[in-house]
Amino acid sequence: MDNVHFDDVNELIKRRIEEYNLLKENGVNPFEYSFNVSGYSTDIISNYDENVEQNVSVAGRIIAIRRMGKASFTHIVDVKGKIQIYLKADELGSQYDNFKLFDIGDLIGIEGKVFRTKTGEISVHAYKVVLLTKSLRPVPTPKEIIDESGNKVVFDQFTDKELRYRQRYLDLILNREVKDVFVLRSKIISAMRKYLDDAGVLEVETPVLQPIYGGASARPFVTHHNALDIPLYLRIADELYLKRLIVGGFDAVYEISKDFRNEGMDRTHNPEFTMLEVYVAYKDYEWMMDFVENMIKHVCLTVFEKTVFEIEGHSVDFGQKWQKVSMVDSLKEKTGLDLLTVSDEELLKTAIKYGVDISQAKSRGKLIDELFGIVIQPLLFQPCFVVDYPVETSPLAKKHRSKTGIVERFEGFVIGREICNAFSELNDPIDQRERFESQLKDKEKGDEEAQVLDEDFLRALEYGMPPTAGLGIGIDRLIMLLTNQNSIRDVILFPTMKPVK
RNA sequence: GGAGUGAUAGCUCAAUGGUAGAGCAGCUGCCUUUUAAGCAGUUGGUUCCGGGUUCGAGUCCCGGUCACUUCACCA
Repeated sequence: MDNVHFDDVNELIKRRIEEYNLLKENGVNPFEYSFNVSGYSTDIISNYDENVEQNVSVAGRIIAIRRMGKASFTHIVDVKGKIQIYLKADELGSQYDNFKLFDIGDLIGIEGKVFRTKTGEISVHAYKVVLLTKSLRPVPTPKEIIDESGNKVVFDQFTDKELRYRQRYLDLILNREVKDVFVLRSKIISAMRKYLDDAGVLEVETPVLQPIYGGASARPFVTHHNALDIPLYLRIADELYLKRLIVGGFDAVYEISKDFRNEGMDRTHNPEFTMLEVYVAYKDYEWMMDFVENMIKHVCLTVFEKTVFEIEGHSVDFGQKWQKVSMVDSLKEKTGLDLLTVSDEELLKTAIKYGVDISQAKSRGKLIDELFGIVIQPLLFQPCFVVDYPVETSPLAKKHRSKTGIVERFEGFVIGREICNAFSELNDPIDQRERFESQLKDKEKGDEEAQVLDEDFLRALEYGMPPTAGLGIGIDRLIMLLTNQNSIRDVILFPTMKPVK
C-alpha cells in the first residue's frame, strides 16, 4: 500500500488495492495476458436457440453485480453490447470465492453455456470465470430499466459533460450511444473513401507543417522548427498543395486530414477538425455538384440504408436532386440589391438595415457573405447548392464563364448549415496574383483572416494547371448532421479542452 | 472576446445565513434464476480555489479557475 501512488486515493481505491493484493495471495493474476473469446454479447443473444446447447466464451467489463449469497448475476459489456452472466458457488468453487473480490469496472472472461433465465433474459451460465484486469478506480454505476412503453430509462446516468469529454474512456464505457456515434463516424468516412477510391481519385498526403499557410481564410497556429530556426504554420487547408499535385500531373487527388484554425471554439468549432478536399482535373464546378450529390447519397445508403433523415424537426432527403440557389438572384429578390452593380455605400446601407455587424466586416466580400448568411441561409432546408458568389469572397475560384463579377463556386447547404464548398479552380496565374494582392490589401485593413500570397503556388500555376474542379467538406459537421448530434464535441473523440489548474 | 448559468461523497442530486443530507456504489451480515434484486446495519466531505461580510457562510459580496448555453468570428 505504501508504495502505491494515486493523486486522489480514497476509501474506494484503497479497498480495490486490498482486493488486488488478496487476489494475488490466492494465486490470481489481476492483470492477465490474454483470453480467447468465441463471440460477442449481442451475437450470443441473437443466435440463441433453446433446442441447442451452446458453449461460449466472452469477455467484458463488469457494469453491475447482483450477489445472492451462493449465486450471483453480473452484467458485462463488450464492444457490441452487454450480456448477463450467472454464477453458482457450488459449480465454481474457489473461482466463486475470487469472484467475491471482483468489482464493477473489472474486466473478466467467462466460459459457459447460453440459457434463458426464469425472467426471460438470455444469459451465460458460467462454468469458468477469470479476472483479466482489476479496475483500481471506482467506475460510476448508472442503472437502466425498460419502462412499460418499452423505452430505456437510465438512473444516475454519467452526464457531466466536462467529465465525459475529459475522460472519454468513461463516457464510452457508460454511455452506449456515444460509442454508436463514433462507430457511425468511422463508417461514414470509410464510405467516402470507398466512393472516392472507386471513382479513381488518388488518396495523397500533404504537409501539416507549412512555411506559408494558405487555401482558406483563417488565423493559423504558429510553431517553430528548432534545427531550421524558422516559424512553421499548422495547415488551415490542404488546397494549395493539392493543386500543385494537379499541376504535377495527377489528375484526381483527395486528402482526408486534420486542419487547424486558431479561432474561437463553440458548438460547431473545434481548433482541429477533419477536412476532406478533392481535386479533379479537366472538370468544372457543374461536374462537381453531381459528384458531391452522388457521394453523399452513396454514404447515406451504405451507412444508413436510407436517404431521408429527421434533423431538428425537418425531414431532409439526400436522395433528391439538389436545388440550385443563385446568391446574386436570391439577394436581389429579397433585398432589391444587385450585388454586381451596387456601390460600396449602398451595400453598406443595406447590410446595416439587415443587421450585419459592420465593425467585423472589413471587406466588401465579407459584407456580402454576412448579408447572405442573415437573409437567405436560414431558408435553405433541403440539400441545395448556392451558386453565383461574388468574386470578392472567393480568391481561389475561377471567374464565371459568362456572368461578370461572379465566380464559379458553390456551397452545399442543409437546414441552413453549410456542408461543403467547391469551385472551378482558378488556374490563371495572372488573375490569381491579382486576387492575392487584393487579399493583402484586406489584410492591411485589419482582416486577420485574409489570405497570404504564396509565391511558389503562383509559380506552379505559371507552369500550367489544367482546368480543375475542387471540393472541401467539413467532415465533423457532416457527421453531426447525419448522426443528429448538436455539438461538434460529440463527434470528436477527444475535443480540445482547457487543462484544469 | 461578451453575456447568462453552474461546480456539494466515486456517480446522480438535496440542503430559510444556524449540527452538510439522500439514492446508487462501497463495507458487514442474510440470501442458489436475480435484474434500478431484496432485507438489516454501516463507512465515506478541502461544499472548485482565494479573499471578504457576519456571532455564524455550501448559501451573501469580491476576485480567480473550469465547464455548459448563447452572442460575436469562422468550417
